[in-house]
Amino acid sequence: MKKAEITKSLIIRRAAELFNLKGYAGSSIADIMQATGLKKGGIYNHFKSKDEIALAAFDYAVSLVQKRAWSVVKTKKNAISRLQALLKNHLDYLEHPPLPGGCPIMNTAIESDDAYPLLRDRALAAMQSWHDLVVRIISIGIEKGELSKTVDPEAVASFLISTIEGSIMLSKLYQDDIHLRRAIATLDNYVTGLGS
Amino acid sequence: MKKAEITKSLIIRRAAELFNLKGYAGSSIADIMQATGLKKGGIYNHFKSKDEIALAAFDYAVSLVQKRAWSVVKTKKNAISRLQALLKNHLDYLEHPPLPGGCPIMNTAIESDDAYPLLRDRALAAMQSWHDLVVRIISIGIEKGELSKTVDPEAVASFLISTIEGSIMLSKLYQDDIHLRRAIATLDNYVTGLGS
DNA sequence: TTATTTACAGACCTATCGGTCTTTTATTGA
DNA sequence: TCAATAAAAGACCGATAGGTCTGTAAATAA
Repeated sequence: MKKAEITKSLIIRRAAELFNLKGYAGSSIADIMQATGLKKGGIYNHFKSKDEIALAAFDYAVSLVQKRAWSVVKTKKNAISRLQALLKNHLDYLEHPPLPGGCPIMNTAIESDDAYPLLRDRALAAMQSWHDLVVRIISIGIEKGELSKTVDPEAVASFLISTIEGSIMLSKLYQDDIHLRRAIATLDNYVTGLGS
Repeated sequence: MKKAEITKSLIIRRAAELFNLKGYAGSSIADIMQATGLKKGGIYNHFKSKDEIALAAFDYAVSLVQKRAWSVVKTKKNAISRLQALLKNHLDYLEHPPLPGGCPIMNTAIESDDAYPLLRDRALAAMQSWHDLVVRIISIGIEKGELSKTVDPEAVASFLISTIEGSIMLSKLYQDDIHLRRAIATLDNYVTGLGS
């Protein structure tokens, strides 16, 4: 690995953390300089603008989240346990968060939706990819007869994601895991009910 | 109403809209000047700092939301229809939003939780007040025998709010009401089930 | 080991940031 | 109607924003 790649990767990782904690508008180049130990020249040698850093950092943050979701799903063989594995994964986040500051997709969605179109598009794509994963799991489950035919994959995916994201927001605000734990418990029960 | 009150109220209303769309860090005094038609002196005649405007604007935004929640709940007499009225209220938001940019409590919670302690405290208090309302409705419902004794008021409130907020976020990101509509439909059905 | 390329430091730029202060204009109570 | 008072304008402030550029030091390929 060349020096350039190492440094660029450092900037991306530190910026991702910073942006996830303080937002894009709330983080300055000076903040990134401090977090990386680099000076302005060192940063702008790798990126053309703050926007470019933001996009790279978001893509990196999403990759962290997606990698773990994928790795957790593929260890299970039927729809219900796959969905439950996804739920449990969010409980694991409490002790080993992919990056501090909560879900980067939600954080970016909230900040960007009325103000930063480029970031919004990225957040939308990331959310869609998560949504698709859940829809696929459910659809395959229905085909295999593991889930009831009356289940609407799109609706269930939308419902699961809404509840998870909302409860992450609550737990962060209250600084209390209980909201996420309760949501996951309720959803786990709900998912079990999709079988009959 | 004196001139001062009129102007101060204008600043608060415009700032609330601005902050809800672009965030606190993303909105400048210059933005507020443009939105109100006032110059710097006219704004700082009523507020000591941008922070003070932010707090006043947030309190105003919350008051809009709370007023409607209250007015909707008090028209109903039993727990289930009160909860359903709260759910339906969020569908009405689609056509008549209290202010543009989605739920101000969630938006502020996401932006402030790791960065602006004063705002975070306000967001937490507002969320708690919403949570309390739901808990109270459920507790009274249980006492009156309208809801099953096995219902955990705290858990249900947390679950309802999580799903609503999460689905608002999704609908804003996708620019598609369907996520909120589905969430409300699912929750409406869920609430009905609390009776038995 | 050396020549060349590349990464980084750091001075510098303009625009904008939040905020202050004095002056002018408008409102208000007598 | 006219003083007294309060509201708003707008020039001004230092600090910081994002971004550029040149000189220097370090990494790299020969």
